Amino acid sequence: MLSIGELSRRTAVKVPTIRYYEQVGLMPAPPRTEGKQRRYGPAEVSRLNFIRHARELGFEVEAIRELLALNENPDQSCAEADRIARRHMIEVERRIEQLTALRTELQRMINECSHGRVGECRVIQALADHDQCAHECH
Amino acid sequence: MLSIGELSRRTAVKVPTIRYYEQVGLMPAPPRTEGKQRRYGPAEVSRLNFIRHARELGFEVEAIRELLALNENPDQSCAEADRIARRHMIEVERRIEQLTALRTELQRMINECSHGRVGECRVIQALADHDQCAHECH
DNA sequence: CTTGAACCTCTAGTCACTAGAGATCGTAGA
DNA sequence: TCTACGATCTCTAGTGACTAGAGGTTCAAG
Repeated sequence: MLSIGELSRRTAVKVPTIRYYEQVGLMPAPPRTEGKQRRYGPAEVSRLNFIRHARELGFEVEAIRELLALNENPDQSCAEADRIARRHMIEVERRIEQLTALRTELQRMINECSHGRVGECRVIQALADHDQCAHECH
Repeated sequence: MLSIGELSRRTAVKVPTIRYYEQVGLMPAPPRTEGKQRRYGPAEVSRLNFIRHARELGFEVEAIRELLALNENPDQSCAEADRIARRHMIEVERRIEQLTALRTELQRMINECSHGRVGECRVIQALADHDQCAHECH
């Protein structure tokens, strides 16, 4: 059984954040020792790792709640699982598209940077001039 | 001279957000009319567009402050602007990779669903087990 | 000169944490 | 077994980047 500190080390999620996740229902209330300290098993490590990654990917807590629910009863209702999975799939694809466009633009900015003075810096110009291109770009 | 509402329309930045930017020092305090209403010139339109675009690209306010400062003394080297952009791009690429993995997993779930049997749900594993790689990868 | 949309300031709320205070617990070493 | 001290506990408050609302004032069209 892991203390909250060990769980934190294994998942790279800070201790107060773990308690916060418990408070908002993303993590289950774990069993406690005599002295009220939390003790976790290996399932919680996976669950918390999942939450961390999902957060890094920009999913809201509410969306993560759904994904977790999906994971918990996979053969409960296929139709429901399918619906949630599809909805998130669309969201994920939308996000990949946006990020890919963003990467292209950042790449272009960096490539065109002449490594000279700020006066000619494409990174800054690209940001300032963007509304000219905005209509064609997006 | 533009009112705050007109500035808002021209930059697609909401009025309270413009006031917020003034409060945190991203936008300068503009001159006022007799009756204390803000009036802006064309320079503010550019500046605000710059801010908006940078925010859309995911730069933090602090990073934008740096970029604006760089822009203000254009004789300086643009290495710093380049560094900020590069740092940001690495993060964007990391996100794309993770989202792609998640998409694959969601796709697999949807496929299994459509064949009438919900297999084991591996949504959590798709993201949770990535930390094995995390140490070597990053 | 009136009227009503737009403006003003100020406070408080949102989300997802993060930090700190002050008290208690658990375990390694004497 | 006792003690020291790092880890844990709860609770409140602060953060960033806005967003919403109350209640009052200003500007400009009719």
